[in-house]
Amino acid sequence: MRVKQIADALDISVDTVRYYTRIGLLVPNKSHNGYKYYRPADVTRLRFILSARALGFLVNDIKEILVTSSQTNAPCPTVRRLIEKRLKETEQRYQDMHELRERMRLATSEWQNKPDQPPTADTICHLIEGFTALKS
Amino acid sequence: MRVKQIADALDISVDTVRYYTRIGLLVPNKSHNGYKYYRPADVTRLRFILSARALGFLVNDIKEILVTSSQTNAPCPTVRRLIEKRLKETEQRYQDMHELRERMRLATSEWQNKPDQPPTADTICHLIEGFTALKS
DNA sequence: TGTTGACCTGTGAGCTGCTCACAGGTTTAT
DNA sequence: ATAAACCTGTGAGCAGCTCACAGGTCAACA
Repeated sequence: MRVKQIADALDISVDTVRYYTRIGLLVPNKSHNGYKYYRPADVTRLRFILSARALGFLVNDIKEILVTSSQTNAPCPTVRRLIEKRLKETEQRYQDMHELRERMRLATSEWQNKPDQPPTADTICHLIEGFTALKS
Repeated sequence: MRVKQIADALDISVDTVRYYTRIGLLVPNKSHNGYKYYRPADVTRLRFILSARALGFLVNDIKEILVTSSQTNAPCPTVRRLIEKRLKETEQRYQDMHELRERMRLATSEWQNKPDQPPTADTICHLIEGFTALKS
């Protein structure tokens, strides 16, 4: 299979396949004309990569898991350790995002009652600079 | 003020100040020795940048707002338009993050009862590949 | 056999928003 | 004068793709 075929088969872009190939997650054969050819084992591998990404693993995590796995060791301890780490980070970012969303919602609602105003000597935009929730 | 002074004053890193300077958000004076000197107006400007960032505006948005503002126009319409856009994106990412968090939590709980297993010919990690929520 | 045109290829650069490494300049204390 | 502490700007690096682009391939048709 060439890049377009494997990309279509797993419903991702050729650029993503090429990216994974470029960083060594996928190692296709090279033919005489320089084209890269992907075998069934590469499809399995790519499917695994996509599953892991969907579970929040970083590309580097996946690399680590694949290396462990290729040494015939059970990659499970690594997987368990990594997902715990990524879950914590995700919780944090989720929380941050929640707070950002609240700030943005509050701002838009607060700004509904405020008029437009041209900038002054020490104010660039009175909406942003006057937003109450940012005042410490 | 030199970069460290302004960075300390607003409690951010010198690298962040340098970044904003590099992309043209801040335009300090240059002295004979090549050092950049920030004036009070730059402090106001930087404070504005930080407020806008905290409200989810992209650096490019801020650039646009600053340009509008410097033309003595009220930047408010631009600001209102942009925050609506960014809020929508944030809602989406928030939602995505929520789903990711759920998947990750489900996976970790499901994996508690599963043993480690070495890889097989067509399985890299049975935990990930066997995770039920990923099965379409 | 030749050739047009659609489609496919790999490589390199670009994106966001910083952060880090580093070689060298400046300042302060002695 | 000099040594150490501190500061400087520039360039590169990070994640995870995505895009631009010049050129290669191949089936259909003349």
